[in-house]
Formats: sequence, C-alpha cells, structure tokens
Amino acid sequence: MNKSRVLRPAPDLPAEEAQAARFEKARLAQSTAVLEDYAELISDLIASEGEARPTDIARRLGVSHATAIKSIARLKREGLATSKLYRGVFLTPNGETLARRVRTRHRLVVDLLLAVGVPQGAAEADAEGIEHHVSDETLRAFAEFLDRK
Amino acid sequence: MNKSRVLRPAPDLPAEEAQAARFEKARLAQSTAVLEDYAELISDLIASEGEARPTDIARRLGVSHATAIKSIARLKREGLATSKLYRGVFLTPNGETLARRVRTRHRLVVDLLLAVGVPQGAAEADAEGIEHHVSDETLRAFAEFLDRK
DNA sequence: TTCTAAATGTAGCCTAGGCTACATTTGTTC
DNA sequence: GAACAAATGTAGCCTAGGCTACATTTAGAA
Ligand SMILES: [Mn+2]
Ligand SMILES: [Mn+2]
Ligand SMILES: [Mn+2]
Ligand SMILES: [Mn+2]
Repeated sequence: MNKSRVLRPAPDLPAEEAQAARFEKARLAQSTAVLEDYAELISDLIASEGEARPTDIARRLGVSHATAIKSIARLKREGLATSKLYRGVFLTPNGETLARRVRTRHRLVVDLLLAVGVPQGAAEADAEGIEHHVSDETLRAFAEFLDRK
Repeated sequence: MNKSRVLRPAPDLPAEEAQAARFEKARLAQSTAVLEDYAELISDLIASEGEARPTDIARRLGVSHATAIKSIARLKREGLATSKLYRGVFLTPNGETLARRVRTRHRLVVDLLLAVGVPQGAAEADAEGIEHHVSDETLRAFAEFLDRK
C-alpha cells in the first residue's frame, strides 16, 4: 500500500463518486451523439429533398459513404431507421421522435449562445457538439432565459 | 443516377460544406476530450493530494484502472505526461499548459450556465461534456457576458 | 436495349477507449 | 526479512466509428 494513502486524510468519497457520475454521464451522452446527428439530418433531408440517401448523408456529415452506411446500420439495429437495399433511409416513429427532440434542442442551444453574445458562426459550429451534452433540465433553463429576454 | 438529382434544384454547396465542417470540428473536439479531462484531473490530483496515481485517476473518472493506464499511455505518447514504472503520473510543460486552459474553460462554462439560470447540479454535470466543444471565440463571449452581469 | 456513371453495399483494416483476468511490483505489517 | 494486500502493469477481448478498395445495382442516356 502506498504510504500517502495512510498519511493523507480520507478523500471526500461522495464528492469523488459525484465526479465519476458526471464523467459517466458525459460518456453516455457521447455514445448517442452520432445517432442523434443522423436522426436529425435524415429528417432534414427528407423534409427538404424528399428523401435521405446515404451519399447525401455522408457528404453533409463530411464522412465517407461507407462510414455513413455503417452508422445507418446501427440506427436500424437500434430501431430508429429502416431502409431497403438500394433505397433511401427512413425514420421509424422512434426515430422521428428522436429527430424532433434533437432538432428542437439544437435550435435552442444556438439561440442561447446567440443570446449571450456568441457570434453567429461560432454559435452554429459549437452547438453541433454542445447539444449532445445539454440535459432536459438545462434545456428548460435555456428556454426560460430566452423567454425573459 | 437517381432521377431526383436531376429534377431537384442544385443544393446549396457552400452550405453543405459548412455543415460538414461543423460536424468535422465536433469530431475533432471529441477526439481530444479524453486528453483534456485527464490533464485537468491529473493537475487537480497533484495539487490536492501531492500525486496523481492511476488508481485514483480511474476512480475519479469512473473507469477501470486498466482503462486509465491505457489513456495515460496516450497522454505520454502525445507528450502531455510522463511516468516511470510503478510511480505516479506527471504533466509535461505542455500538459500543464493544457490543464490550465482546460480548468479555466471548465469553470467559465459552469459559471455561464449558472448565470443563465441552470441549476447547480445540472450545470456541473453538463459542463463536463459541453466544455470540450466550446471554442475560444465562444469562451470569450461567455467571459464578456459574465462581466456585464 | 444496351451502356455506363453514380449510388450503394461489402470487406477488411485501423485507432480509441471500454472491459476482465492475470502477472508483477511495492510498501506496510508482522 | 517474509508475508500480504494494494497498486500497477499487461494481455486479450469488444464495440464504435473512421478509412480505402472493390463488387454490385440502379437508372438515365445513347
Ligand atoms: Mn451534433
Ligand atoms: Mn445538431
Ligand atoms: Mn470534460
Ligand atoms: Mn472538466
């Protein structure tokens, strides 16, 4: 055993666990970030183009089409999307629900950033990553803040 | 070729590229998030406990010690940390610089969230993920907003 | 109808970051 | 100084999400 463990006062265990819980939450959010971005994008493409094709999805995301197809496979596996061979991608009801939630959240995050004075370009760029870590509770606070303004 | 590509008006290419750039930026930020959290945590542990040991790092992060050791290996590979066999972990000058920057940013993000009305617990939890996606430009806007208040 | 380019799909490779199980070293205690 | 428990390190496995190269299918054009 390391001597320092004995000489040092016991660390604050609850605080340590709370910190670990925060990191775990961030890791969990990260693990669904890709699903969220795909759902939002597929929904956008269907709305604006009438269909969501793997190539278009890939180009918008800046990844290869092979990568996009692999992620679409995960979406299907998780019950968020469907597609038939050589046909476009569609969202299941669960996928649609996710897309709506994600789109709303994305917009609110951008609006909040703009409201506190972040320049347009930075707001739009940073929101793409930030959004996935904004909890419902935080989102509510953002909405209330924007209302008050 | 898909018929719809012909019938549909040409999509706005610059906008598509801009969107891809935003996603790419988010992916890049994600790829350094782990390094940032480790640097910040190692610095905190050295400050508060006098040393940063793999077991303590692992417990604070909520991962196994094997995972922590593997990530520490990456920190070393990237010139951010050093360690000798069975000894604790230390930050290189580059690692220290990173830790300082990350700690400052972390605090600013929490403060900004609190300032717009996010409850303490949610602010601290969400900040752990959000921080990695906050650009310098956005951070500056946060600082100015907090100053104005 | 046939040809051909684009889209789609598949295979196989890589890295990061999780994990468990096992081996080694250390340092305290007896 | 030996024994033991804790810490540290290693090995090997897994999944996600990147990539390139190649195969197949589609659908518009000739
Ligand atoms: Mn996003
Ligand atoms: Mn988004
Ligand atoms: Mn963090
Ligand atoms: Mn942090």
